[in-house]
Amino acid sequence: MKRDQSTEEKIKAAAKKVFMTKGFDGCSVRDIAKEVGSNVALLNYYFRSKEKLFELIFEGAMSDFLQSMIAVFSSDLSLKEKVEQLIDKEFSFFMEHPELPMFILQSLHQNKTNAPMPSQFLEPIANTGIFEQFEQAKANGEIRDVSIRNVTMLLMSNVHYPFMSKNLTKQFHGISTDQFEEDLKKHKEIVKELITNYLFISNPKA
Amino acid sequence: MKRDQSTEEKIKAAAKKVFMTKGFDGCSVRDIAKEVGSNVALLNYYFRSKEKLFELIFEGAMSDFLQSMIAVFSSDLSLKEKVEQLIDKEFSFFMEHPELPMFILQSLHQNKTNAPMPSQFLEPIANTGIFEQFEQAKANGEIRDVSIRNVTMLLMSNVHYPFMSKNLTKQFHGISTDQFEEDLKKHKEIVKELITNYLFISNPKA
DNA sequence: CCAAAATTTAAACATTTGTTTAATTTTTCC
DNA sequence: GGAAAAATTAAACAAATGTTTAAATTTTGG
Repeated sequence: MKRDQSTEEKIKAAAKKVFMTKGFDGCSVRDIAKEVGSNVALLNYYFRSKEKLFELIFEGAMSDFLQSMIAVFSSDLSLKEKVEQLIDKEFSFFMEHPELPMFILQSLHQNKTNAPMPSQFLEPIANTGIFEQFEQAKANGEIRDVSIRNVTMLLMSNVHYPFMSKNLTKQFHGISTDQFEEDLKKHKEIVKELITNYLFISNPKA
Repeated sequence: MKRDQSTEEKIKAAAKKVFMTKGFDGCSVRDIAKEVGSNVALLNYYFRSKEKLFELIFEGAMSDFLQSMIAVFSSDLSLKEKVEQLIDKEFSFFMEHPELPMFILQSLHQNKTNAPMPSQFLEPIANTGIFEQFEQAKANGEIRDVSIRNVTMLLMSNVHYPFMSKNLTKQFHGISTDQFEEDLKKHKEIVKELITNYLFISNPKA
């Protein structure tokens, strides 16, 4: 019957680490087995195949990826506060999971995941009521007449890209990791100011 | 002696196409040979190895990647005009080479290129005098007191990311390719306004 | 036209790949 | 304690990988 639960978890953790850094095509199941300190048969014993294991890791990553958004959207803050909090939270989240944006985008780019993104991921976001809050603010004249898709693109661009471009940016400017992280902090503040200034109409007296 | 020059070029073109879409690890040399309509021995006859061929393609891509910047920076426009032109030119460039940002960042992310980015790439940019023009504008009080690294991060984020996130974005919003490209156009205009508004100090009468 | 050089091909190579088999060890539960 | 179940291992499998060899074809230049 049941034995040591942690073996399955150890494999998942190792697979996550290896897939995240090297990508699906960039690693072998033996790489993962070595990371576990075991052999390849055990991986397939628990997860049937490399592909199945990858899908599991990918879905977990996608879930993490969206979770920090949902947490912010679910609060009862004003739209402006939500935007500011989102940027803050996403930055500190990706500071701890810097590989995540590249992993997600790369996997989707090469269609490593057959399933179209399950509504399981999107629905929770819709359920926060953020879309309605956004349209309401637009109707109230609090924010610009811009589509939520464009706001999303702005936010994602400025929050995800810096973590994906670490190597390019460091080489481009010839800077250290420390300097890069300093720049990252500054970037966050700029983006916050930039986006709120753009989106929210200055109301000298609403 | 010399024969049909176009064979070597055909291989490079095929390799570029395959590497760009599937990545170094995601394809085999036989994939490339099939794209050429030939066999694997010919690839190594011309390029010695898969790695050597990849490095060649990568360097060409990096060169393309930076070329459109250099063209804009070399002109004798004002800084504001350069920023606006840069955004326009980069967008139309990536519209025709949408795989490029992902290819470059992915390759650098997984260190598929051993060489630290050769100064051959960066020097031409420095030689345009754009850095001096930027510092001059800052000294003149025309623009904010912000590092050029942060401006670069802003520009790159907003120009590169949308092309990298096509699949994520389409799935996220459940939109068609046509709608996505519409959003892209709008994004470009937003980014132009956003960045120039942020960077350039409004001078009612300079 | 013809020998030498360059190009192209098919086949073989040694490894590595993902997966499976079968045997062994460990755990479970009466 | 011991049989059944679960977990783990080593070994083998066929297929795919990057590269090389050697032979065949085509081009070159006198």
